[in-house]
Amino acid sequence: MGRPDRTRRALLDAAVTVLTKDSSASLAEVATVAGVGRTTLHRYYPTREGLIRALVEDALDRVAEAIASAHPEEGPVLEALQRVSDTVVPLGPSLAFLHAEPDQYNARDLIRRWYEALEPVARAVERGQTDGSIRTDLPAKWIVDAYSGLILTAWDVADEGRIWLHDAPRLVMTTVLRGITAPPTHAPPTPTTRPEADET
Amino acid sequence: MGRPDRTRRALLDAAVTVLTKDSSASLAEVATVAGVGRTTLHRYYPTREGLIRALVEDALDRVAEAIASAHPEEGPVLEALQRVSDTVVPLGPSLAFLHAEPDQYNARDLIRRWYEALEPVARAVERGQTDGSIRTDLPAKWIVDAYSGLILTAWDVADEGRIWLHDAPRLVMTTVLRGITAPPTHAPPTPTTRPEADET
DNA sequence: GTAAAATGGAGCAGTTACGTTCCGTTTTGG
DNA sequence: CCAAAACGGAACGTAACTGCTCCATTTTAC
Repeated sequence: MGRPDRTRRALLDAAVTVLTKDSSASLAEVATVAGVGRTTLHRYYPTREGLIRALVEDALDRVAEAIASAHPEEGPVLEALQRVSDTVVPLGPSLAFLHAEPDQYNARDLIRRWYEALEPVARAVERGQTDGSIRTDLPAKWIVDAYSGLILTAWDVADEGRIWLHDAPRLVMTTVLRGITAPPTHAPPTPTTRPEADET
Repeated sequence: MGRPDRTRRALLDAAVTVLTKDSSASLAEVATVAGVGRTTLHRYYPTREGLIRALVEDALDRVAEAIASAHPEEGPVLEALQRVSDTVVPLGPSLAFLHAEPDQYNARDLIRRWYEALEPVARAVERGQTDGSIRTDLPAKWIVDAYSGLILTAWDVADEGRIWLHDAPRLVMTTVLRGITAPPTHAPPTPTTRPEADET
């Protein structure tokens, strides 16, 4: 990797950081954060729109690659989803950028490609609904949306310092797998809502 | 209410619509969408920052009012949370705006007030953890974040047309209450063979 | 109906960022 | 070590937006 590659990498990293915080930040600020002259930035990405597009490409690549590396098509579905959480949560900034930017440029196309990247997760969920490990009274699409949304929320909350990033994947998985309802104490196999102790 | 009130209302509504879609949209566009001259906009909100502040106030008021009207402090906690979903989901645009804007102006203060508005929900969750209806191995704060995040996600997904807004509260509640794991032993909702759902 | 209030259009100065060019300096690669 | 590549600073024109003023017109309230 020559210098050009490192410069390009620095620019993309700085851009995702800066533009996620303030999507209307100036390119001068991006260049400064990247430790690079504004001239150089323009040499790599002549227009602002070009930079944004490159950023979207890069973020989508990262997400797709992280998901692939978790091999969501292998093993028990619930464990597969756990692996996906572990690898995707750290991508927080790129995720946040993808989520925040949709309406700036060619929204439709971006949304489509986002769901393409999530396609392996969707297949895992459908597999889970087929083999009985995932409930079937929720649409698979919704499950994927809720799951990916929760991952983003978790990173966001960690970024605000309300939880530790280290705990995020576990919290996500507990929440998404079992929900927030307290488990039944023991024997009774009734999965319905348990009777509440009346108050006041 | 006289004309000024309706003009102010139209401006706030247009602003939340336009600025949620593109947070760097021009004030001219906001005025146009509001069906109002740019001069009038400036008469009501002399500076862009003033408009944003008013928008934040308005959105926070709406959220707080919606939560209050659901009376989260009354009755069984899980039902209370259901009521909150029902009233808060339709606030989508205001929610999205609050969620997207945090880093533009006085972020700290905005985040603080956001959680103030959610305080009644936090108390309901804590009440649920006390009376045994909500699991205690998840921090109450995280539950509130996950719950509110899921509401926002649901509105977002509905806005993209992937689910019906009408279904959103139910999907949110099923997901957040019970998670996506299939219930252990019960009447099969689908005629497929179902192996034992492994626990933990 | 009339006076006050509200509105909207036109125009203008100030600011900011973008995109570009030119050129001297630093770094890389052979 | 030297040529080529990469970089950074300065400067400039352009475009867009903001905030503001003036003034004619419409709407409201009494």
